Amino acid sequence: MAFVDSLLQNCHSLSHIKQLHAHLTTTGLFPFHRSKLLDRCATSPSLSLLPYAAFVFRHTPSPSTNDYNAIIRGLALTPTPTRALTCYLHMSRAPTTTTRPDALTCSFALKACARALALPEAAQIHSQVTRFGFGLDALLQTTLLDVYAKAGDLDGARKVFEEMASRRDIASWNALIAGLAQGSRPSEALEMFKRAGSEGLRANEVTVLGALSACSQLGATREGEKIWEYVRSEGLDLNVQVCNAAIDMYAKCGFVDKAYQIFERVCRKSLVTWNTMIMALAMHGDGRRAMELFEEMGRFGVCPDSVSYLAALCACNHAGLVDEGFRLFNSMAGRGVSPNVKHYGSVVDLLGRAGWLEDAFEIVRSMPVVPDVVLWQTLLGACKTYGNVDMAEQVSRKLVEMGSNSCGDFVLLSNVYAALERWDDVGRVREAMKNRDVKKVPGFSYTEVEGVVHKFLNGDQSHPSWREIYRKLEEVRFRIEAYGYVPETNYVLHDIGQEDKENALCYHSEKLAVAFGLISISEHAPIQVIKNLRICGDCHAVIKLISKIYEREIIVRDRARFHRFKQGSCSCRDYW
DNA sequence: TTAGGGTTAG
Repeated sequence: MAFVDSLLQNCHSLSHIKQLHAHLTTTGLFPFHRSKLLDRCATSPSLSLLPYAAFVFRHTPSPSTNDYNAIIRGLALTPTPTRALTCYLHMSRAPTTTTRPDALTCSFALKACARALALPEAAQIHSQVTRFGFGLDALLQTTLLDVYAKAGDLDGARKVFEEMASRRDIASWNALIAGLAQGSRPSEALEMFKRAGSEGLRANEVTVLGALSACSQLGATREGEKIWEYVRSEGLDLNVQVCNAAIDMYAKCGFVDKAYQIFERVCRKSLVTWNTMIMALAMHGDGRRAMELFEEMGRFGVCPDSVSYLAALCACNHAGLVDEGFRLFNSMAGRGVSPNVKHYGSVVDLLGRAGWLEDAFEIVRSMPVVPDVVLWQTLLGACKTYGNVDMAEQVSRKLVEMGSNSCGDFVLLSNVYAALERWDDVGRVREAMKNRDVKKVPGFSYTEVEGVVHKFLNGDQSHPSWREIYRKLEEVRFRIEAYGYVPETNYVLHDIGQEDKENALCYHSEKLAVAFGLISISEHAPIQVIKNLRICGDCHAVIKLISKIYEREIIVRDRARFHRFKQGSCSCRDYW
């Protein structure tokens, strides 16, 4: 038996497998080893042996549970994981004494659901799991939790987790923490991480990965640092993935130098290590160093992938390295990486921002990939910056055709008209907004004060100190007006104010967060803010003035990059 | 014989 197992492990090609299969058949041993052979083929690294497994399976008169398991497991790994579910369905519909789903079958089928994001199917298997009596299987429950989280039902995941009660172990916690972090509920992820600690669980590398990722998203510097200290004390920094997450965390919390220190110390840098660091430099506007690193990775024998190119393009974008970025983009295909919609989006942004609108549009027209909504929105943004009405109208029509119904698109078009004082057209756009049910992505900002993350929405009055915050903003306004500040009303629709007070310029979430920082963070410490959208022009102008008048360093991370305001100017040099 | 949790992205 052991001999056959070791032979199987050493089969790396179809001819090896066929030889072994023939040998087992002639010696009459095949029925005893069939499932193992199927499993080996079905889960072969490149999946090149899966068709052979499927062929053998089809010619098996009455396949056993283990035979099914091997096939379902293999199919779940393919680009079309729903085929695993078809197979599972076939099996569970006609159960016999030798062929009935066991806990492993369910586990593999659930994996397929996770990869296919098939929530209803997962729920169905969940009820079968209970019916089959596997409700107490901790491994299977963790798989279930994980599927719910990955397929987008985080409440379902939490429910499974709570029901597991005493059977939870570190993997169950990890699945939930990672699920929450990846599902854009980073505060909850951090809460669970802390709860795990208070319940005496010892975090391992997977736990800290999820927690670090949550800190990155929240800009939770203090919590992130605590986790990094823990990582070092436990020797978890030998794990490259943990280091990558820490690099990302420090960079996204504003400490790019600290991120670089960790990067330098990672002995076996992976592709992701390089990509994360290049993206970190890009976010901080250090295009030169990002490009140097991009060149350097090649010399270290690491071949740039599509994410590396995206990071490098992004770096050129934020640093205004237009020629360099365009050259890089044009060199991609020749180096074996074909640009995807994100690369096109990035280069359109690069050209558009620099004012090369026609060239940007030409790229969109001729690109072999279907442009998505984000790409058109990027172009519309450039039209607004350079006041190109004709192109803005064309692009807006495109967006409407694509079913985009976002408030931002209408506002941009309206601003193009407003800049040219075409008030009739402004009114027309506003009318169109009223007639449609336009969707607004709510803007919010985070700021961490003494280890506590505070969240503000636009026009928010739910914070315990909101009255003080608003008073502070009034004071700010008074002081900056003395410096000649005039609100950039260009960024809002003119008299939408009546019905839409909360969106008024002066109470944008980043302003609230900065004002809160002014009243609650000691005088010489910098104020750090994280915003989910791009910072608006008015906020940018106001925060520059605050940094001068109040002699404060203010660091704002917006959706795309960092803005470091100091003595009246910003690290982005007003190019963003 | 084979199970569960994992970092980067306009």
